[in-house]
Amino acid sequence: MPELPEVETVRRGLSPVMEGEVIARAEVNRPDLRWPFPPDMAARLTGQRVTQLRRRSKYILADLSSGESLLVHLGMSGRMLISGDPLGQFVHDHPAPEKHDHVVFHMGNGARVTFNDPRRFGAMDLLDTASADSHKLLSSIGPEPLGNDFNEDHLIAALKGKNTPIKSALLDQRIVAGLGNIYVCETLYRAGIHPARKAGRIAAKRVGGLVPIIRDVLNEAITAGGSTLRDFKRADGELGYFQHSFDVYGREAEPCRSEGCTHQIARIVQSGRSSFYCPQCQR
DNA sequence: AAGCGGACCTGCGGGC
DNA sequence: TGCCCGCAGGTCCGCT
Repeated sequence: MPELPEVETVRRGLSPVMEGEVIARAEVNRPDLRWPFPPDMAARLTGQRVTQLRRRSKYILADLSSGESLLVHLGMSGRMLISGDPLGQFVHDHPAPEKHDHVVFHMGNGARVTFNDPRRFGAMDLLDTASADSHKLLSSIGPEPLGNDFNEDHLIAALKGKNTPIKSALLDQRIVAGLGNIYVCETLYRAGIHPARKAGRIAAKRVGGLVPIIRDVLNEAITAGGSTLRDFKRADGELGYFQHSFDVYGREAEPCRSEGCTHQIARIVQSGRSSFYCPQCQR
């Protein structure tokens, strides 16, 4: 589920439950996710106030009053589920413990935030807030696609001379942060670029044209997730994700939606991952 | 040195 | 019903 729009949706969903609130107790039910948890994680979380919830790429950062920040990645299957809301503001959609509830944050306001991740590709770590950017997992990540540092000049320079398919290049988090398989497919469809095209051999003007398309695709997806959040039903972005209709992702053999196009969406595998595209509209 | 495949995990749906 | 296969929203690591 979690590419940038879903992670942003999660962040926004958690914000009213966690920001400004104290973590009264951190329930850590196993020693690791993708990697071992940092030493004494539960103790270092206990009693800390969450001063701010931020997002960098697909990571959520919870700044704590101790001067540390909790870094969270949802991997492929991670969710953040809210329950136990004392104000009746949120729907109790996760009332009982379930399989793969690896970490539960018991907040001072009575709410519980449960990190559930069947595949355990997710991650958590603690780092000094002041030097968060130099953390190993964050230090080589490229510009935020919705920020000013991501622009035509940057993308043209980053793709120049690249011998890799444009699909792989846009998935490369060092070039631009936050894109994943779904939104790269959707971006290339809108841009009319075949996913197998070598990144360095696409005209600069077309590369530049990817910038506003990427922004649009991500902003639309965030908006779709946001409509879910207004109901405060859940904080995993899932409803927003499934409500969102994709033009190509997951639509193999279905008709292309471009005006006048009679072709079907095709699927190829690139570096082990599915790429969906229209063979007529994307060259 | 860039670029590729493998590895890490569990769950689900389809075919036999 | 059960088993086996392929597939899944990520990304680090180690090998050419």
